[in-house]
Amino acid sequence: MQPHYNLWIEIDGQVVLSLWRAELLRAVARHGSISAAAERIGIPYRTAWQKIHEMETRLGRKLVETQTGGSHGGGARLTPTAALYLEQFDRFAHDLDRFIAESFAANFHLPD
Amino acid sequence: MQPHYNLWIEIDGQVVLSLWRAELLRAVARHGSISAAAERIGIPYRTAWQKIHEMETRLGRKLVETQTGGSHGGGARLTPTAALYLEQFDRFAHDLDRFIAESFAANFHLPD
DNA sequence: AGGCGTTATGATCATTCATCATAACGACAA
DNA sequence: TTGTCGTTATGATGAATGATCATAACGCCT
Repeated sequence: MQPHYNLWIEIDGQVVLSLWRAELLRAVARHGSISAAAERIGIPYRTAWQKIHEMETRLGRKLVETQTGGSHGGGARLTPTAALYLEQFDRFAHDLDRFIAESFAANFHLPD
Repeated sequence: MQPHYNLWIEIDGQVVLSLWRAELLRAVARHGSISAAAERIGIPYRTAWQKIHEMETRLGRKLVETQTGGSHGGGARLTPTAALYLEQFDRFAHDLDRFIAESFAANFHLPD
C-alpha cells in the first residue's frame, strides 16, 4: 500500500511538462539521441518523438536540437531553454517526493 | 501556466484510491445514491458503479452499502471503513495542495 | 557509390474508457 | 393485488486515445 503521484504543468489546459516527459528529456540529454533515449526508457521511437514534438508546439519553443545524417546518423541535444526547464522541474519534483512520503506516513493509517 | 497533480494509492500495482475516486465517494455520501452522485459529477452511472466495484474488489472491503428497490428505488451510503479512508485521504490531499502551490511559486520561474 | 544509424512522418492496430441499453428489486399507491 | 417509479446491477457496443509497425530522407564515412 503505497502513495503514488503525478505532477505536470499545463498551458491552456494542455500538458507541456510532466514527470514522465522530464525523464524523457533527461534521457535525450544523457544519450545524445532521441532513439537511444526511447530505447532506454522502453518506448518506441515514434512515441518519444511525438511527445517531444507535442511539448515544443504547445510551448512554442524548441526544446531539442536535432540533426539528421552524419557519421553516427545524427543525434539530438537539449536547447538551453529545455535544460533550464528540466532543472527547475526536477527540483520541484524532488521536494514533492519528500513531502509526500512524510505526509503519507503522518496522515494515513489504515483501519486494521 | 499552472501546476497540476494527481495523487493515488496502489496495492500490488493497482489503484485503490485517487483524487477522483475520493470525490466520487464523497458525492455518494452526500447524495445517498450512486446514480445521483454520478449525475452530479457528470459521468454515466455505469462508470461510477464500475469504479466503486473496482475499488472494493481490489481492497477486499465493502465501501458502499447499497439497497435496491424501496420507496425511493434504493440508495447507497458509505461504510464506516470508506468514511475513514476518505477522511484521511482528504486531509492528505489538502496538505499536498497547499505544498504544491507554495513549492511551484518558489522553484519555478520561466525563462523569459 | 553504397552502407549505416539517425530524424521525421504516414498508417494501422490494440486497448482502454465512456456510453447506451436492459433486467431485477422492493416500497408505496391505487 | 397490481402497476409505477427510481434505484442497483450488468451486458454490449462505440469512440478515442495511445502504442506499434513501416517507410522516406538525410549526411558522413569507408
